[in-house]
Amino acid sequence: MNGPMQRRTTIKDVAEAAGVGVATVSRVLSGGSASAQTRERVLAAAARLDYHPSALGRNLRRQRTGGIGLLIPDITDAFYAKLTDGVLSCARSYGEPVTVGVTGDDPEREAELIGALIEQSMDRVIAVPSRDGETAGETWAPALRAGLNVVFADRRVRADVPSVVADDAAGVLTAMEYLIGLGHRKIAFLARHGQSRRVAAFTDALTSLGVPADRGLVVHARASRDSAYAAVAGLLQNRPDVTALLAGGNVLGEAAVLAARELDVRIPKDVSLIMFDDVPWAELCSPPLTVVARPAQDLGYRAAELALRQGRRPRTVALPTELVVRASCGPRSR
Amino acid sequence: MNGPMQRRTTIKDVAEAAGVGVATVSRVLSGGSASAQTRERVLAAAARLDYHPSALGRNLRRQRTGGIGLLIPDITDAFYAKLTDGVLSCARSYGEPVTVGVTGDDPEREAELIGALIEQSMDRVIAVPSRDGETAGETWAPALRAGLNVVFADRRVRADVPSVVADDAAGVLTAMEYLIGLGHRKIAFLARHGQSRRVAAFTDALTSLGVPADRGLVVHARASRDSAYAAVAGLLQNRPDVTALLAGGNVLGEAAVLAARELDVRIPKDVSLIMFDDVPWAELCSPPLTVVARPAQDLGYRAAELALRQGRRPRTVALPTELVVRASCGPRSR
DNA sequence: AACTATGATGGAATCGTTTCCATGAACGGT
DNA sequence: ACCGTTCATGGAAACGATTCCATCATAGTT
Repeated sequence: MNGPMQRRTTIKDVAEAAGVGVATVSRVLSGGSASAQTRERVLAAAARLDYHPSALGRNLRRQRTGGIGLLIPDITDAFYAKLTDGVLSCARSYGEPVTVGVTGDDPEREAELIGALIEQSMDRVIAVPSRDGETAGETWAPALRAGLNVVFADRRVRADVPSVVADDAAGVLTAMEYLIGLGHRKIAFLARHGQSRRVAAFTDALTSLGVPADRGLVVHARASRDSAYAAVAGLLQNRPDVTALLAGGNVLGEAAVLAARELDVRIPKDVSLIMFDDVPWAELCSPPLTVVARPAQDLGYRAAELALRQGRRPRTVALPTELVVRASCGPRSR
Repeated sequence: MNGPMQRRTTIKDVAEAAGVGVATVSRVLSGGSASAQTRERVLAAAARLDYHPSALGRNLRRQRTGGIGLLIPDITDAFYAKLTDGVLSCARSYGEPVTVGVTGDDPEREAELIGALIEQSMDRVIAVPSRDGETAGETWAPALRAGLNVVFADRRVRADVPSVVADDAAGVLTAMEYLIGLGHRKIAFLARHGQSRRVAAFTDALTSLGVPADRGLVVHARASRDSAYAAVAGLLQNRPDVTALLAGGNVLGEAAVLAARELDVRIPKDVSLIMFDDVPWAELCSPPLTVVARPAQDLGYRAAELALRQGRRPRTVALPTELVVRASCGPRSR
């Protein structure tokens, strides 16, 4: 019904119109050598016919799809949205399209998506691998075998894959210094499953600062809002002795604020709260939240850079975090 | 250094291994007819060689790239992030990859991205077109000419393109009914540039409810946080007579809360505030914000459905909004 | 028993591009 | 004037899949 669907104009049409061979057209269009006269004729013909080269043909010949695959746990999470923004902005400056997939932190879905990427002959992937490494070996083996250029972001789960991460340990340490300086001793850490590295940093920081670590004060939750809320509420009810909380992500932090409000625990009067990730609402919250800011956008940008630059060797870069002090922490009161 | 980069296994390898022709392999793998015996042999060979068909080859032959292009103004905006999530979730159930681009609400960047999509031979696009239509004609003409299957989301700027939008007018009307019921008369609307449809709905709602519309009470801002803040602050300082605000998006709402706090205007005591879009932080805010919730995720899902179903005709679907009353509105006090 | 209908099968063309290679012209040096 | 070098140029071969078409065998019909 759409009228005679016109055939796409191909390089052959241009060659014919310009009276040259297809090879010459290809050369001119991709900056090869040609006489000024032919170059002009070809360019004119291409413009006249509104010719756009087909990425399909090119990629098939070149044996690679340009473009970047991006795998993240949850696009709805402000942190990953920002990271995605960083990747997109870098990719744009290289003119590379980005294909996004959400894994939901599920290794199985992750594996599926990797398969799809390979099928698409994508040759560059940036991923926030699901969990902290337990299954990463097998999950990512096919991708590496297929010759994909993989860069991990936010988490580092294999030594042989370059990674761009935030310096979580330093962030945790600063936060602990701050809380301990305020007199807190019973500090709990709300962790997402798989944040083993951060948990380790937490206990290390505490012991290095002379505070005995209490294993019961590390509680785990899945990435969902429900799970986070349940974990926080449980902690708050079971351990009235905790006076400070470190939330390992903005979803956890959100849950903490909500649960505290529900249980009539006041922040910062009853418990102090520090949250990972500086999201817009941290400032709008009541009280405004003190946060460990990670450079989400930069993380994505640098990862994309690493993926796009080809002459790089497996190196992992760690970006600094920053403690943004607002009003959710106070001196110990009980 | 990576060892001898193994050549990808092709359909030819499988054919050879199974002792059949390539045509047969293709047929078996795409569900065509074949004898049980050959089918088994081919499948076994494919599995043994770990064969994955190349999307490149297939697409070139089929003259189309599967997959969906998604163009949104800003992935960092919680509303668009959710919409994106909806698109991804629908696409996943069809096994289609999604390529995301951000336009920044800039028609020029939009046009660039459309060009890239065409070059990729994408045949399905979901887009939140930049602005409200002024330039949409020319911007989208090449895409339609190239035979792309375009679906607009969130905004409807061309009658010949199916669109999935929220019923903004109804949302605005309900909000106005609520505010006027609380006694407010001087109500301002903070609009993003290009929300002409919503502005019209705003004035219509006011007049239909018997309140004279004041053109000075509609202020415009660009999509950025800075611009939004400036617009709100200006309004609050110039028009101390306004007693209620309707913010046309979550970025505007954020700016409103921030500016009000800065200028010592208390919500809801001094001015009432209703914001478009129910974002997680609306509940965490102080006070919790009353919002016009649009079904962001559904919008994306339905748009993707429309784009993927082929036997559809240009129709636009409008999804209902919901007024979620929290604590940011009170009776008129001055 | 001959002939047709049916179904499985493989060869080859095709999609649009890049790139290798051969060809021929122009040019400069001896 | 001859030869070697350089350079522009076009033909043709990939790349990996799908699909048309011809071929052949087998089963079914008269």
